[in-house]
Amino acid sequence: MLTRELAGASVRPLILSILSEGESYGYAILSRIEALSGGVLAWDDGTLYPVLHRMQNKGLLESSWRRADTGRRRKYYALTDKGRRALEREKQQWLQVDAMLAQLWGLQPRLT
Amino acid sequence: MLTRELAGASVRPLILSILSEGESYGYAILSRIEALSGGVLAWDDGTLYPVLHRMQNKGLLESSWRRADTGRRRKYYALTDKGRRALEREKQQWLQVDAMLAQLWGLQPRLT
DNA sequence: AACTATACCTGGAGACTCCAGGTATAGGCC
DNA sequence: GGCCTATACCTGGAGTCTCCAGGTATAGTT
Repeated sequence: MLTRELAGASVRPLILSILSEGESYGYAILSRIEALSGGVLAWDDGTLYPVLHRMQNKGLLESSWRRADTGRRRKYYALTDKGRRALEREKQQWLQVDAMLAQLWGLQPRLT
Repeated sequence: MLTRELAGASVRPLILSILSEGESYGYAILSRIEALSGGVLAWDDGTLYPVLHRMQNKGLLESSWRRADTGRRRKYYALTDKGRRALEREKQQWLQVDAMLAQLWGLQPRLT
C-alpha cells in the first residue's frame, strides 16, 4: 500500500480528476481508483467518505441523493466551478513536484 | 505553495533522492530543493529538521557532526541501506500514482 | 433464511505539517 | 569594536489529516 502521506496527496487530485469526467458516487469512485491502479491500490471507504464531505464543505463538490436503476440510494457528487479550479491548481502542483523528482531520478521531463 | 498533503508526500522522496547523490546537510538540502523547483518551492526549515530526525530514528539516515571548511558546524546526513531500499519503494509508489493521474489527465505514460 | 455485494456514515487514535520562536557563529562593513 | 546578514540547527503546540474499527441499510442470490 501507499505511505499515508502519498495517499493523502493523491486522494484529492484523483477524486477531482475522476469527477471531471462526470458525476459519480463514493463506491464507484473507490472501484474506479482500484481499476486505474490495476488492482494495486484500494482505499478504505472510511477514508474516502470524510474526504468527500470535507471537499463539499469547501465548495469543491456538490451532492444529490438519487435512486439508481438498481433500486439503491446513492449520493452523487459533481464538481463545482471552484472544484474545477482546484483541480487545475492541484494538477500544476503535482506536475511541479513530479518534474523535480524526474530530474533527480534521471527521467525525461513531461511535455505539458 | 504546495498543499500540505503534497508537501508531506514529497519531502521524504526528495530528501532520499538528494541524499542518494551523496551526503548533505539540512540547510543545503533546503537550498537544493529550492533550486530544483526553480525557486518556486521553499520549505520552512522548521518543517525539514523534524523530518530528518524521524527518518534517522527509523534508520533510513545516519548523521555525523562535522566542521566545514567555512568553520561552521554541520550535521551531515547519509543514506543507510535501509534508506536506499525506502527510496526504491517510495519511487515505485510515486510512479504508480503518477501513472494513474497521467491516465486521467491524458498524458503519455512514463517509460521506466 | 442466510449470505454477499452494494452503499453510506462516524469517532477516536495517532501521525504529520506548519508556524513561531529560540540558539549560535562566521564574515563583511563601518 | 559593534552591527548585520547569512548560515546552521532545534523545539513545542496548534491544527489537520489518514486510518481503523465499528455501525446502518438493502438488493439480489442461494
